[in-house]
Amino acid sequence: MNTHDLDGLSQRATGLVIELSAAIVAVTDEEPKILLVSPSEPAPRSGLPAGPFDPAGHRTLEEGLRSWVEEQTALHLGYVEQLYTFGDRFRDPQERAGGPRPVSVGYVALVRQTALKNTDKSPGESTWGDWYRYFPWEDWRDGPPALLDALIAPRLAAWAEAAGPKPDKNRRRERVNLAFGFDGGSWDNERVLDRYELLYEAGLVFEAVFDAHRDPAEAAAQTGAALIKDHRRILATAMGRLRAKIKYRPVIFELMAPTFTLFQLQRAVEALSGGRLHKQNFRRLVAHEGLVEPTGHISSQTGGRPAELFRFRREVVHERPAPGVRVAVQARKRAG
Amino acid sequence: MNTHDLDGLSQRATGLVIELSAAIVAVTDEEPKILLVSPSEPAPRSGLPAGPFDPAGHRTLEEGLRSWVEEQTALHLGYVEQLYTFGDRFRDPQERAGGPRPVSVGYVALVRQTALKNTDKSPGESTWGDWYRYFPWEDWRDGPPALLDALIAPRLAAWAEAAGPKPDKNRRRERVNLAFGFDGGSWDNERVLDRYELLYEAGLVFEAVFDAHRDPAEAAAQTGAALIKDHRRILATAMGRLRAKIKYRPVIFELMAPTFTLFQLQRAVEALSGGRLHKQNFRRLVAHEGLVEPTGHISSQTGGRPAELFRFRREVVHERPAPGVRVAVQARKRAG
DNA sequence: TCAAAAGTGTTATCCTTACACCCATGT
DNA sequence: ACATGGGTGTAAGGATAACACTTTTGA
Repeated sequence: MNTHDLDGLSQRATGLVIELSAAIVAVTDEEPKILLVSPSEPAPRSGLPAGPFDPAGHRTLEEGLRSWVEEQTALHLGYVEQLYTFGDRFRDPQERAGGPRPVSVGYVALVRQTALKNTDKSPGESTWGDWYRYFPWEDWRDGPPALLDALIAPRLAAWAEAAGPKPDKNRRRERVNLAFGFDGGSWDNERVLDRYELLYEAGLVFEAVFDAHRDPAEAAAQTGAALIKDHRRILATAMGRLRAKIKYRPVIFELMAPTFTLFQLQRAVEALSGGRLHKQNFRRLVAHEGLVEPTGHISSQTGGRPAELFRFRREVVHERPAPGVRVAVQARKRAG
Repeated sequence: MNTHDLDGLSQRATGLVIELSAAIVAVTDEEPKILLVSPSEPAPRSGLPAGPFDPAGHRTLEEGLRSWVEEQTALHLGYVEQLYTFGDRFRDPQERAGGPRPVSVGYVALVRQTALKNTDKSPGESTWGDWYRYFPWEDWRDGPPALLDALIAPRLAAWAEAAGPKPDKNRRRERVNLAFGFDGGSWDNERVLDRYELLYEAGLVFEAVFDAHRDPAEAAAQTGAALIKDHRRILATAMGRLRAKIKYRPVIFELMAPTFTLFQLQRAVEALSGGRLHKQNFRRLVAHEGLVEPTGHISSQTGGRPAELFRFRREVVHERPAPGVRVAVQARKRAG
C-alpha cells in the first residue's frame, strides 16, 4: 500500500487520488493495540491498512475501506467511523517526486480481543502494535510520562520562542500550553491531535524531518515511532475521537469479549483513556448507568477473589440520551 | 457551481472530483440563517457555496474551500470546521448522466451578524435563508412541531412496517424510534443527521424522490425545502455538530457581535439548539462558567428594562477544560 | 398601568468524589 | 499471612433545575 502502486493507473492523469486508511484498534491484555501493515517496498516504516478509493467499483467510501481492509488483513470489521479527511500538500514524499496529490480519508475501527487471535496468522504482513509506541507522551497510566518534562517541554519552548514577530511567538506559546497543559493548565486526554500537530510543526517527530527532506540525523530528536505518510496523524485523530466517544457512547463494548469482569472493563477504558480510574466509583457508575448486567457466571481467573461476569446491556441506548462510560480520568495535576 | 462546469477539465478523465462545500451559519434577529447560492443553470433548487478541490492550486482542503467561498460570496470566513466526507454513489443526478463521481467534503463556518449586512449586496446570487426552512421538524422553540405527529410519524411507521423480513422491520422501527424519540424515548437535538437520513431512506424528502428519478408528484410528501445534490445532508451534519459543540466549546461567540446582552446570547443558543432555555439558570450558568464579563455599558434597545452589555472572556479556554454553554434544552417530553 | 425583559434569592435533588471498610481467593 | 482484586456503605460538596419574587424601562 504505497503510492507507487498507482503509477500508470487512470488516477495518474488527474493528479488526484483518494486514499482510504483505517486505524484498527483492539485491547489485548489490558493494552491498546493497533493493526499495522509493513509495505513490501524498502520502506523503513510501517503504516495503517489503506488503499485507494475506486470511483468505479466502490459504492461508498466506507465500503471501499472495508474491502481494502479485508483484502489486506483478512479481518472483518464491525464498528467503523469516519474521522477526518486530510489533504495537506507534501505530507507524502512521493508527491514531490511527481506522484499524484493524495487526499486521505481516515477511519477508526474497533475489533474484539477474540478477533485478534484469528488474525495472528493473517495473510500479508499485518501485525498488532502497541499504540502508545507511537505516542509515548499520551500514556499517563503510571503517572506523567518523563518524556514530557525531559524532552518535549524544553524543545517546544525553544520552538515557540524562535525568531519571528512577537504575536506569532505568543500564539505558539499559547497553543503549546493549552495542548500540553504546561503553564498551570490541565492535561486534556482528548487533545491528542493538537499535541501531535504541534510536535510535527516543531519538527520533533520523525515524519516532519523526513517530509522536509532535512538531515535524518535530526531524527535523534524523535519522539515516538514513525509511520508512513500521514498515518500517525490519522492515528492521533482516532485516539482523540475514541477518548471523547467512550464518554457518551457505549463504544468500549466493541472491544470487549461477550462477557467480562468489571475490572477488565475498567482496564480497557484505562487503556484507551491513558489514565487511571477510581475503582469503586467506576463500578457504581457502569451499574448505575445500566450499561452492564450480570450473567450469573463467575470467573476465577482474576488473581484475587473470583469476579462476576457481566455483559453489555444493549437496551441502554433506548433509555438514556448519551450512554457511555462518563468517567473522569483521575486528576493528576502536573507539577509546575 | 455545478458539475457541468467540470466537463472537459482534467478531472473528467479520472471520473473523480472532490467537491468542497460549506454550510455558512449566522444568527440574525434571533433566527439561524444559512448562506445559499442559486446556480444560474435552470435548476429549481439552490445549494451551498461549493467548488471543486484543485490538486494543483490548493495547498490544503480548507484553503481550497475558503477561496471558493470568497470568490462566490465575497465573505471572509473566520471559524471553519470540517464535518464529514460523503461519497455515496448517485447522490448527484449528474453522475448517472456520465458525470464524474463526486466526493464531497462538507464544512461548517460561522460568521457574525455584523458580517451579514456587508454581504447583502454581495456579488453573485448568494442569499441568506432560514435554516429551519430545510428542517422544520428540528425547531422545537414553540413546542413540538405539528409536522412530526401529523406527517412524519405515520409515514415513517409505514415505511418501517413495509414488506421485508422481520429483522429488517425491527431494525427500521428501532432506528426511527431512537432518532425521533417516538416510542417513549426523548428527543435528542443533536441527532439531526440520523433523522434526515431516515427521511431520505423512507423517500420523504424531495431529494430522495428526485435522485431516484421517481414521479416528482411524490414530492407532495415533501418535508422541508430541498437543496441540490447532498447539500441538505451536509447542512444536517452541520446542525448536529454545532448543537453538540456549543455545549463544550465557546463557538457560540463566533456568531455574536463583540458585545451583547445575556438575553441575546440566550436567543442565539436557542436558535441553534432549537429549544427554549431556562432564563435565570442560563444567566447564572454563563456567569458561573466565566464565559462572559460585563463591559459596564448598558443597552436600552431591549424592549424592557435596559440590560448590561457583556463580552466574551477569551481567557476562559485556559481556565476550564471544556468551556461551553452546557445548557440542557428544556425538557418537553413528547406525548405518547 | 401593563407588558417585557433584567436581575436576585432559595430550595430540593442529583451526581461526583473521596474515603473507609469487609470479602474471597491463590500463593 | 498477605497480596490481589471483588464488592458495599456513606458522607461532603458541587452542580442543576425549578420556584418565587423584585426592578426597571417603553408603550
